[in-house]
Amino acid sequence: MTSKPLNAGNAGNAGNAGNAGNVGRPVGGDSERVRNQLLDAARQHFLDRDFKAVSLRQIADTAGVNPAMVKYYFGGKRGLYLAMVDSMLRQLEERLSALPRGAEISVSEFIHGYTALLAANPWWPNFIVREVLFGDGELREEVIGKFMQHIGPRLIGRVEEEITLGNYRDNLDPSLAVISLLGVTLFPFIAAPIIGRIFKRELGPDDVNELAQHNTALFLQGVLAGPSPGATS
Amino acid sequence: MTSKPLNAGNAGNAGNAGNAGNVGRPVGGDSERVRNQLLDAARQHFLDRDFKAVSLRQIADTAGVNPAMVKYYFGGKRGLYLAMVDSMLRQLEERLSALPRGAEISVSEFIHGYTALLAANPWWPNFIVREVLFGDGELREEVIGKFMQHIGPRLIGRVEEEITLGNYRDNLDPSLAVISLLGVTLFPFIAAPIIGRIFKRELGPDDVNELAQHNTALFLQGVLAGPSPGATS
DNA sequence: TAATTAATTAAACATATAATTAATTAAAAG
DNA sequence: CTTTTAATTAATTATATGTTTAATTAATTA
Repeated sequence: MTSKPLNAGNAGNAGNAGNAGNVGRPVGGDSERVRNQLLDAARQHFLDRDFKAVSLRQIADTAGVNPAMVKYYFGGKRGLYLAMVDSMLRQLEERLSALPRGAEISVSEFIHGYTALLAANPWWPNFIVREVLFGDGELREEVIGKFMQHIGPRLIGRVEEEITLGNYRDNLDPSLAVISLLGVTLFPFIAAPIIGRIFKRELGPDDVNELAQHNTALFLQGVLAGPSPGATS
Repeated sequence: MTSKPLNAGNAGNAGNAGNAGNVGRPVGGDSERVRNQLLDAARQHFLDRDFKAVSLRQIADTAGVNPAMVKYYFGGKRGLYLAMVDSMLRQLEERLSALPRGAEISVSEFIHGYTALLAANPWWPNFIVREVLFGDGELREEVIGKFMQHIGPRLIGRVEEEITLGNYRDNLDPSLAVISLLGVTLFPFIAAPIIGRIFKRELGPDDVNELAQHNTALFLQGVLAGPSPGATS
């Protein structure tokens, strides 16, 4: 510990947030509120920018608290991030378990449910794609585990069942079918930022139903004209 | 220009790359080679990590040159990145224009072509997704413009044509159909890192044909069993 | 009421990074 | 052959960031 001063003399305004100057324990102290403000701010920033692209100071600014509170409440930037991820995943799990499921629901209901869920939580595909594709590896594992262990196999089982029942072609590969199903369901939201630009189509909240209907029809009937059974028109 | 020294006295080893010590213009000077080495190294790093997550030192290390060469040849980190993006896009445009096209090719050929292209350049979907979803905005515009102005409308036109010809259902929404087509085609590669984990399926180079065939069949016929015209089995 | 603990800010610290500059050597031009 | 230009490295600069600490004030406890 030689402790030679390197950059002494700067300091000053490094993101004067919220109650600047009010040093010391605040009067109507609600520590839970500060914690949640930090979580909210973290959500806002992390959901559309990379972990490294977001600075503690930015989060603290948005939350209106001092950057040191991140250490105080979450141990550091990483801790805050993990806490945020956790709260997100728990929220999503709630929504997921509220969706209709079981053997009796139709693919249409399934697609409609997930499409509506995605439309209501547009952060989800973005976040998952970012975590899974560009994550450091640790969070990646966690996210994959928490999400896909349940959803993936359940979907595959469902498709296998339909094949056994004779409802789906028996030359259908169940896992590829599920990948396709996820593709048509997720991709519009993954690509949302550019869809409007390219396709002159916004996919706003009103179009969600139309999208779900389209996906259902495509998945079930494909695009071919002719004597396809069960036309929706 | 007060020029007060802040952190004088460190220096030392900050990524001693390649020909360390060899100061001055090298003897068999091939400046084009250095330029390309930098581009290659940039590609390697930027294609699987974020812009901010990659440091100039890392790139210079991989390239085996001094970090200052980045400034010399490309003006800075950003310049190198843009040059790399440009070379990538030009390479991809070549491959794209080499694909079969025109009025006479089938959807099957189309899907097979793009799937093979993606399989041969797995960096493409990753890169595009990252740029488009999480980019700063400037590169985003450029990428969208360069890619999608051509591909998107062309695909939509194709689908409209097929509807007019009576080959596709006339209740089909062309832009949604193209979004779906892109979804089934791109998503497996976007999700490649997790597909093996969840679906016990690797999507290696051998499975590409199978995937393309599956996508073609799904897009055309859907999954339903029964009297579907033109079964592939 | 006195002592301790909780919550908060401002400031300092350490480190990493992109950018720049100065020195240095080879090649090219005159 | 001399001068200028090109290419390269080492060192410096400036800045941004996550973390830590010290001071400060309110709440809690003894």
